[in-house]
Amino acid sequence: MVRASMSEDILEDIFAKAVKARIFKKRDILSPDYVPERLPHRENEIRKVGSVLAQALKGNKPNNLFIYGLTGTGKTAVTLYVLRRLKTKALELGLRVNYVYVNTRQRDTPYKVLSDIASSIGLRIPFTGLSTAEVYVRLVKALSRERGVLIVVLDEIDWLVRKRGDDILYRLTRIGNELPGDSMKVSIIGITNDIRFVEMLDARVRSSLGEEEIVFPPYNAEQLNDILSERAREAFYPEAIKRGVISYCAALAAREHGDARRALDLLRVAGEIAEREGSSYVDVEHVKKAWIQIERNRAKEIVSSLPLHARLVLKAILEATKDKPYTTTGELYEVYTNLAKKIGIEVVTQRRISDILSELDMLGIISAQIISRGRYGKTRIIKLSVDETTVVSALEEVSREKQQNFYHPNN
DNA sequence: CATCCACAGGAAGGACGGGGGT
DNA sequence: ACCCCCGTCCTTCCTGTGGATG
Repeated sequence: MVRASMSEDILEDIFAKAVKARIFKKRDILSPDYVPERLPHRENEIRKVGSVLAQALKGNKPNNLFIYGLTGTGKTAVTLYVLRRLKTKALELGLRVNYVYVNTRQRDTPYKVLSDIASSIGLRIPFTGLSTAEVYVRLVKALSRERGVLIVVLDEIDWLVRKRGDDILYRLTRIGNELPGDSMKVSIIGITNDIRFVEMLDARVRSSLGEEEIVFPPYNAEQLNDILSERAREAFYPEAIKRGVISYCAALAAREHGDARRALDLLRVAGEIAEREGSSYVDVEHVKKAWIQIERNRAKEIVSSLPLHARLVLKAILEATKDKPYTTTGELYEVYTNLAKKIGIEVVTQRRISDILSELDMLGIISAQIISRGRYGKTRIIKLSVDETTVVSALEEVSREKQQNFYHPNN
């Protein structure tokens, strides 16, 4: 009896809050993959991308295009926006212009990239089992049967190259040479936020991919403000946003090198938190909570994707930096070894730890800067780049889920 | 100014699990 | 049923290197 009425009360409460909450008018507007109708402060970039791709409307192969810019500077949004418009226009003119978007951070092997391209022209590739060469052959065959223009967007292309080299880029940029003249033409758009990325490329790939180059500058706080205001107007009810919330989000994101994606996430999550709390508006406190929650989620996601020893290394870093600002590779390896021994896990080699450290660095959860201490050798300066408690709770949570309870070996 | 430390990171390969084509 | 391929995690062996120190 008592229990039943309690749970009714709990639900009653949740329902009441949900009904009362009048925060989001259209939450999707703030979702990370939403491409808005207008992209403030990116007019120049739209113009540039547009003028490169417009060639497709004459049935020509547009030049390959290379886009640089830090995260959240609108590279992906602008590219997709232009491509969408281009496709519509082509349709009006009765031309075949298609595009594929591949995020090579998620689709991080040549095989997956090729299979994504293939599926965009209706060629199904099994998700494993074939050799990459075989997939390539099938793709070429399929392309030679098609007409028109295909634009391949490779987002975060630096990840692919770092992990797998530039071989498929070489192949993709030359794919036209293997096709008969009247078949589908393939253009590549490479997007990266790593300026040094070009150095990793073979000279031939570099010149071919960089036929056109566009650099996206970061947004400043004022521009972020405009972007957020515009989206907020569509996403929220008019009274739902307290004064100062938008500019606070903009300021936080501007501090993180003008990352508009971060700013939009912040606003969306703040709204969600406010809604959950049954508040009828979003205020700065919600934004602060949102910031913490986003950090937590990000850390949790990263940590749970990590192999066992990488998590151990993270734990070891936590331990090794307890009483000092940073640790070094050799020192860390010792801490790690002790930790592993205590739990009864075989250690991996220092070579492997070296790779794990690079991975953790790339994921942004630690910073591992290589320095030389002269006579005392070269090493990495290793420190956490996320809040310590965030990492601790992520590790605890994940080790509970995976039932590998190395975090508290004593219980 | 050469030396030499303490590593970085490339190359090749292997074990293993998940999946092909024929 | 057979043999093949791929990605992941790891090993072994190796060459390369920035700069304080002798």
